[in-house]
Amino acid sequence: MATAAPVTPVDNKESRKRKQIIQAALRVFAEHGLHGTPVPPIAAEAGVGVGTLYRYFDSKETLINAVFRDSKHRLKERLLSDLDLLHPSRSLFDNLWARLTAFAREEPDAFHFLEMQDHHSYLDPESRHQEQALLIPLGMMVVIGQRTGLLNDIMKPDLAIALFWGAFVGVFKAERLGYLTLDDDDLTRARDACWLAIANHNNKGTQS
Amino acid sequence: MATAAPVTPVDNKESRKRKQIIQAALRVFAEHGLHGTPVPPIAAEAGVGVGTLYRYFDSKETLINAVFRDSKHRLKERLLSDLDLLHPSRSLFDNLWARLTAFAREEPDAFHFLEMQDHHSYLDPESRHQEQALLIPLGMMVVIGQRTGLLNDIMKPDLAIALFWGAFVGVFKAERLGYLTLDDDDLTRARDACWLAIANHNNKGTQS
DNA sequence: AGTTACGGAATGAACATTCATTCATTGTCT
DNA sequence: AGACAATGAATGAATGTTCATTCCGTAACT
Repeated sequence: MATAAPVTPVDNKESRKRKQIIQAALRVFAEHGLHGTPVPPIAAEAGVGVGTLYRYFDSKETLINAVFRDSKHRLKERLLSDLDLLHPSRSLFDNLWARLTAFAREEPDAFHFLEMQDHHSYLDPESRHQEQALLIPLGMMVVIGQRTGLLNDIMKPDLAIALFWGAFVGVFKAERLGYLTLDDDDLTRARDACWLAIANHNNKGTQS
Repeated sequence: MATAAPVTPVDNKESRKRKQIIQAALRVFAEHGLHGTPVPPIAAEAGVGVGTLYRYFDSKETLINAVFRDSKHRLKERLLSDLDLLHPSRSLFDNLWARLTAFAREEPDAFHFLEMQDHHSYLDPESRHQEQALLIPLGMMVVIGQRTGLLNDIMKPDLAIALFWGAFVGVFKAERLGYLTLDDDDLTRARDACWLAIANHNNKGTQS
């Protein structure tokens, strides 16, 4: 028997309809905001009746938490799965950046939704806990990176993460709001600029 | 009677009450979000009746735009007034950073409000225009900085601004959400890290 | 037939906005 | 000056609308 996953992977009709509703809700939330979207349009987008939606979710708040957890989970999977965070390197950083951009590009609604501020008052403890599940491994990676001399240690790890994450979000937000268009080269350059901000520049032992 | 009309600051009773309502609205919006706050609590916070509020603002949307413009205006004043953007330098960058942190620290509600995403669907053309009034001078500064070899020119100006702005916002957002506490040293270090991201690290260039 | 899922009109709560009225200030008349 | 009228700012209960949620008739299964 494999190690028990926290959520049993059910693929019955019921859970498929749940997913269907969650994904529809994500689309509508991303477009109109949380308070801005009534429940009926969500049901319509999902192709179900309002009553049906309420069969699957107790309330709008429950639905919001489900959408949040689903998006956060997918982000975490995409970022961290099969990744050896314990041995930071420049290529690990590039890898993380590539995964982040892939997420922002392929699941723009989820990316946008996660960055919305107004869901914070809705989140239940479980959802808040999931927030940590992503941050803690990244924090560990930064600590190790600083200890090994890869990253500069002038900033405390949480600060370095906030700075980097903010920069990344800022770039995509600017694109979404139309202040900017991003091609692949732009993203590579932004990546390198971010690296400059957090890397250790007096490399021990190497000299150019 | 020759009344020397003070052109800029209108300081009659009416405009003072407008300001009073705008500031109260900013406080409540910053705490509960835009859709999350009914109009009556805003009136209560301002110490006026609901009807009075509607004497000064046609609608909630009008009020939101007024709050936005007021906050944006104050940010712009604080950032750009008496600043020679046409001659970028490291000390100009430090100066800008200091002004930004002062704004985030002294007017946290305004800073937070401006970063909320959900007002974007409310903003009228005039408010959107004001957005540009801040971005364009900054963009010009970056262009000059790149031409003079102070800043690296691998990123296009808009991208550099988005990256820097995002990093700054990310740091303060992390603090507001409790992921972080920031003392003055932290902010200085964050500033230096941001500088590394956008500065030109080759030898000083000359004009082309 | 019995059970479960579905849908969308119906319900009531919360909201933005209005409006009939009160209140305060200023001007006018004696 | 004092009494009175006129103006318009201020108010919050009343209004119509929008929303989250419920409920019940119908359809689809077993």
